[in-house]
Amino acid sequence: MGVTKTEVFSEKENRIADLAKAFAHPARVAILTYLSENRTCICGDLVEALPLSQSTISQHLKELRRIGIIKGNIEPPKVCYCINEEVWQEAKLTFGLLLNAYQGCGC
Amino acid sequence: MGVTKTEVFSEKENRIADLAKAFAHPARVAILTYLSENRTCICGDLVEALPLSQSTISQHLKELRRIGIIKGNIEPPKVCYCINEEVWQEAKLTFGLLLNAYQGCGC
DNA sequence: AACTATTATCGTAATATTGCGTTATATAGA
DNA sequence: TCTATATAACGCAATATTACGATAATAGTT
Repeated sequence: MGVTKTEVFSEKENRIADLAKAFAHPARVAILTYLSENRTCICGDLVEALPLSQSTISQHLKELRRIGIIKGNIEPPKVCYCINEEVWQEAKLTFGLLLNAYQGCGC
Repeated sequence: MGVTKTEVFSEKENRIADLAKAFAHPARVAILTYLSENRTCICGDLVEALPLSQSTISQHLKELRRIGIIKGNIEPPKVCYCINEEVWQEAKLTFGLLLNAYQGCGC
């Protein structure tokens, strides 16, 4: 069907999946890396920095905003994107807990 | 187009995206959580544990194997899936580095 | 008001993903 | 060999994603 059965999974599982989705495309990895490395949250030059069209990048930004991991400050005529610290922390905590839960197996 | 332009991104960016993809669907989160919590790598009962059909789960397992984060040991007539420790560590390291690179912004 | 720069949205096309029923395959044990 | 069980593979349908050009929207500037 192509439609994820979100209702049969827990809130937590769905949230983890969403947070992971932020990093599940190389363009978004590049965007997030760029934003995290440029503390001044320089922005629209993402279009110059990445080998994708402006409209494609805009869509990735929209998805990242939906997830909440970035936010955009309007500074006409530009929009300055930067990492949303709270959600970034949430991701750090979430993946930390998830990945540290595993303590090896007895195979 | 629906076709990710992987060639324009770095190896690293693509790998991160792939690792994230392992967690970017609630069913896969559930599978990985199950496997990481059950150290004995009990297996086929994933079908019982999850509200999805056997064939659907098998496909998610296939994707997880492609990424490398799980591996299957054949113990006829079962196949025993468990976390691939090396790749799990790789994920831990990768997301750790990525998420810790950000030190706040000056917005 | 017209112009400019920047970003968002729309429409479209191609491909990927998700899910499931069905079928095939493999193996242990009777 | 036959049977039951377990997993994989196939094929289909529906939806989602990715990408881009074109167009619109926004907000300063002149």
